[in-house]
Amino acid sequence: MSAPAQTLRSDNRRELILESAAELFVRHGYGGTSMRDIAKATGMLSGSLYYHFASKEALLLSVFEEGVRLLSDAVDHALATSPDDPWERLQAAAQAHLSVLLDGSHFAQVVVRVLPGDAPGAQAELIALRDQYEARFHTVVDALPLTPDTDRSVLRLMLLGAMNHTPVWFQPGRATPAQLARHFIRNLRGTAAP
Amino acid sequence: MSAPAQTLRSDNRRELILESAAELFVRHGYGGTSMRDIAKATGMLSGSLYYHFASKEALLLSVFEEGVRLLSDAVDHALATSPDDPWERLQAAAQAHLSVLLDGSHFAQVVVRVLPGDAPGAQAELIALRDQYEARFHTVVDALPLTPDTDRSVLRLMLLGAMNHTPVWFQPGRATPAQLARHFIRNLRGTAAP
DNA sequence: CTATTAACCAAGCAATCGTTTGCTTGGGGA
DNA sequence: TCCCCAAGCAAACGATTGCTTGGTTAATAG
Repeated sequence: MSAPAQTLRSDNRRELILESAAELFVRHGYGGTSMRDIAKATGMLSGSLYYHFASKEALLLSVFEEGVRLLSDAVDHALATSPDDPWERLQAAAQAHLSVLLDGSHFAQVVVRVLPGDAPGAQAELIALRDQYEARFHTVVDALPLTPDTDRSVLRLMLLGAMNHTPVWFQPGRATPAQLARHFIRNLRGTAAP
Repeated sequence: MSAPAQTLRSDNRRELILESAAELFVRHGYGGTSMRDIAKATGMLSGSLYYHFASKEALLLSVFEEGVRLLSDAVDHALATSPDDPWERLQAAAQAHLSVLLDGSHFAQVVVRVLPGDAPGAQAELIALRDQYEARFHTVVDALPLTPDTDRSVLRLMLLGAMNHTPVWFQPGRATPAQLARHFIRNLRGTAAP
């Protein structure tokens, strides 16, 4: 028989490190967070982290991968269960993105907050992960019925920029991520008074 | 008689430090840039920087202030020489913002790239500077003729987020900052095909 | 010519950084 | 019972960090 309990507890420990690191990376940035800070938040000594992760950059990469995974799964699921209307599909994707980004989990915020240039050794991997995720919005925006003079790349990057900026000003008490997604999409379809 | 030449040369030296620091802060982040990096880029030794700036955070604050000053002056001038149409005024402000942000000068990019949380000692001042600048967009967005169900705060934060994200993907060869500003505003007025 | 001062260098401070090492511990399999 | 191995502790490594200090240089003022 296998011993899943033991394996589970070890995974929990590893995940606790990831969560602590994600929260600190979001709050103080990558360069502003030390391995000792992460260790203290996890309740261990700094050297013990290296049993689970080979380096600080490897730890960042794991946090980043978890963030991208959360975002990708949410958007994929939203698109799979979404109707055919192109604008509704974009709104569903935006809502999934904003929900993951703003509802507690710090992993997704690391993807948005930490720029690849902060960790030169992992720069290429970070960029690849981000691009691989954002490709989903490329597809959805391409399906939009737009006036011919509308630049779809600009529209896509505009929406991504607006969404990725929300952690700076979002306050849990006010609008929900879903309401924000509706506002964002409606604003892109047209806000001028008749 | 005074000696303006001497004062000027010293100011040039101080400005050279500021420029080097701004470029490094943008490329590697605040925590990823050391005083020795800045000194080497300026052609001095690290200790010499402290003749001009009291601390690393004071240096960041000066860079930040210069960035806010450049952005504020550009937007103020654009609004002062802009017609009365509210949407055209917003586009003029956006164009000024994007031009300063994307045309070479690294000071403005520091304002967007370095988050207040990166420098805990200067956090309050950085937030105050950013808010003081962004108040201009509050005024211009308030003057917009919008459908009653449009949230003006969301619209403003959406535009700011989209603009502040441009340094991540902007490439000098393609669209100009002015063209981007036109696209952004047009997208906010309505992009759906009839 | 002397005195002053702005501007910088050379060297080093204590503290902290990411990382490595050798050792302990507790629980499961043979 | 013996052993093993995951998991982490305790301590330290050299390097780098932000910053300080005392002296040097070049130019200006009187």
